[in-house]
Amino acid sequence: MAVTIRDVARASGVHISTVSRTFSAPHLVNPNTRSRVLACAEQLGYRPNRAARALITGRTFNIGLIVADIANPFFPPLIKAAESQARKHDHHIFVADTNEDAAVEEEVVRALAKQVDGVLLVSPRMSNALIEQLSREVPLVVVNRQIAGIPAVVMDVARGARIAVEHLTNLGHRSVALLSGPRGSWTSREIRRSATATAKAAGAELTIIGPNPPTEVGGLTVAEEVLRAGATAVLAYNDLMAIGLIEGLLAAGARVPQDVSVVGIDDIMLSRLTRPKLTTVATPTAAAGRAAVDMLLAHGDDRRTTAQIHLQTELVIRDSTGRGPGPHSPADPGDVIAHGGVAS
Amino acid sequence: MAVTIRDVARASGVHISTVSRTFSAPHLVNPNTRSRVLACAEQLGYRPNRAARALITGRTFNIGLIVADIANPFFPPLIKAAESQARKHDHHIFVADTNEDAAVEEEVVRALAKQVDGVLLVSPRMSNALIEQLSREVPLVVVNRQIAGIPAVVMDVARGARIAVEHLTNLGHRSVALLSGPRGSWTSREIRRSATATAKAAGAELTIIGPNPPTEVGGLTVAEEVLRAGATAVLAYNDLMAIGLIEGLLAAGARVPQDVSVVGIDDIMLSRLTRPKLTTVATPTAAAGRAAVDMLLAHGDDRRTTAQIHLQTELVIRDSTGRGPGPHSPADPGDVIAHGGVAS
DNA sequence: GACTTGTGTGCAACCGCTTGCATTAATGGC
DNA sequence: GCCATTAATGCAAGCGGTTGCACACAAGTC
Repeated sequence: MAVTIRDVARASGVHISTVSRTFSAPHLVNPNTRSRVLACAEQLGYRPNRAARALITGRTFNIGLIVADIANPFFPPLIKAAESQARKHDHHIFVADTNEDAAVEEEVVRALAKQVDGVLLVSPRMSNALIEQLSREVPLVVVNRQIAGIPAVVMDVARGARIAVEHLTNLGHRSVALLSGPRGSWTSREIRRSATATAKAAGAELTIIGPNPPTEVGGLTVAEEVLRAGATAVLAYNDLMAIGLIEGLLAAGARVPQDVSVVGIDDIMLSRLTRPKLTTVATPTAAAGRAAVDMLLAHGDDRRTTAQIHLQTELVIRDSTGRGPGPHSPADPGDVIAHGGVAS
Repeated sequence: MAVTIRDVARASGVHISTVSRTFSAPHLVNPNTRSRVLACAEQLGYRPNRAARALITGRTFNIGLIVADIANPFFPPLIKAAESQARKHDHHIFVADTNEDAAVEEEVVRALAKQVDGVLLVSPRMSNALIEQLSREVPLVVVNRQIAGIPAVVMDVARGARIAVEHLTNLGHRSVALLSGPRGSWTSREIRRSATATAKAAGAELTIIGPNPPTEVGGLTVAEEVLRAGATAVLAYNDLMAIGLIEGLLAAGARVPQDVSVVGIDDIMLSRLTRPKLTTVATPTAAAGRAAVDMLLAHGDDRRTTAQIHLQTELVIRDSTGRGPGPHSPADPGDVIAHGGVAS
């Protein structure tokens, strides 16, 4: 029923190998023949079957993209950028959602391995060891995780967390809470490490609350705990939690930012639209998606790059942070960039 | 390098056809042989190559999912549900983003056709004729579009628009604006048709503004026009536009809902979190994703269903709608369901 | 004991395509 | 005009599986 290379060969009076070459090695076929074949192919609506081709060449022109939660607003811009970049290179992309489950991650990578040229693992929850092993079975690029020898795209959240905490301590906050993210998250560990060091350097107290699910509910449910801890400022693992936390704080009668300042991480679209608008550490999600795809595809040529790309983060100051009880440092850190309104 | 059926055959001392049957027709092979083969397969880490299998069986165990814009918050819950449902049936899913471009839709369907068992076309912008034609080339299920003979999952936005407009006229609004959606959107036409009829029946004036891009900016940029038209209430094609519109109205000095009431459609996650919280018509996005996948897979058995599933919508009244200048109808329509706070 | 009836396995063709090699025709060098 | 190149095409094997058919063997049936 579907039109195959044989139909085209018959129609144009050449051998199937000539048709094949017309598409995959056009310079090997006589221009006249080529145009005749192309005309027939066009007329019959022939399209090479990629799966069949892949069987021989080993190149599928597919990419796997594995994320923890498609519905988490952090991921869609990354997925969109990756898909767009992949299609620019004539690749299609499988998307899988693991529901934050490391076991599902492993299963999906293995299930996809044969039908893709490589897999993008975004914010994986697996162990490093397992990632290393999988990376031997299929080309892998990891986003938001740093493992020696594994190609990666990482956003500099350590710096982001540092600047965020400095912003808070400069505002006079002496007791800061950190809402950590899900267990297994490298990003969460980085944030924690950096925030701890920064708070210590500034002589502020840091209370760590978590791990928490990286969702609105995850933030909402710890509002009481934040208040109980006496924190006047909070850095959340991501914007969704920050927004949930703010909801919880408001519900509990606390004002934001007058009583408690809140900083998120990611700068998802939502964060511009809540009230108060969220101060947050912007991560270059779309750029990460593009870069990861590019690495994966470059990969193919000179097998096994081990390069790691670092992307910068920046603090976006909006309305959810304000003065704390302590002395206020006159100058905010220099790397702060403020902007508001609708994204350009 | 990768382990094939031949490796397993060699290791377990049987012919490859026996290994094949062990996986695809286990009842045909002797239990002893079977367990021996399975043991070898397990030990070697063998996984059948789906692409190779598909070459013969014609079943790929893949599904294509084509959406207009992954970053539009309307789609992620649908994608997530579809992916989850697909994986439940051991299928993987290709996701493609068309950027609202009908030409890209066509191209992607064709490109994907050979590597999938079917395609889910969500909110397509193509012409009916083209969809019908594509549907002859690959099993298709359409979401948010009604075409005779094409299996579909549609949300009852006509009813949603009716109830929304009734809600507004009951509140005393006599001049309502409708922000229509992108050209080519069936949903937008349905909303328009229904809103027009409902406004007419209620003796209210309906000004149609658009078509507009279905984004925040799309709503933001027409705020002036809405005010100029003298409308005291607005129904927007989707929540994103409604939210953008509210931003624009506030920026222009109008109060929401005191001066202008705004209703959205979709009930995306965002809509609970903006200020004012958005009154909107909730569409069952996740259910649509699941249903569409189920239809597509059922499809495979008895070729070519032409069933169409209708999903109900409901009005969620929040804070963006209020009294208009006209007489206020005491009772709100009965099918109104109000809820707020965090989704359960 | 010859005859049917299953059961379990092997054989080989084939799915749609690529590719190394052989073949043929055209080209150029001298 | 002959030989060495080069260009264009055909041939056939094979990618990793599936599947109709043939075959061998064991277990009834009478």
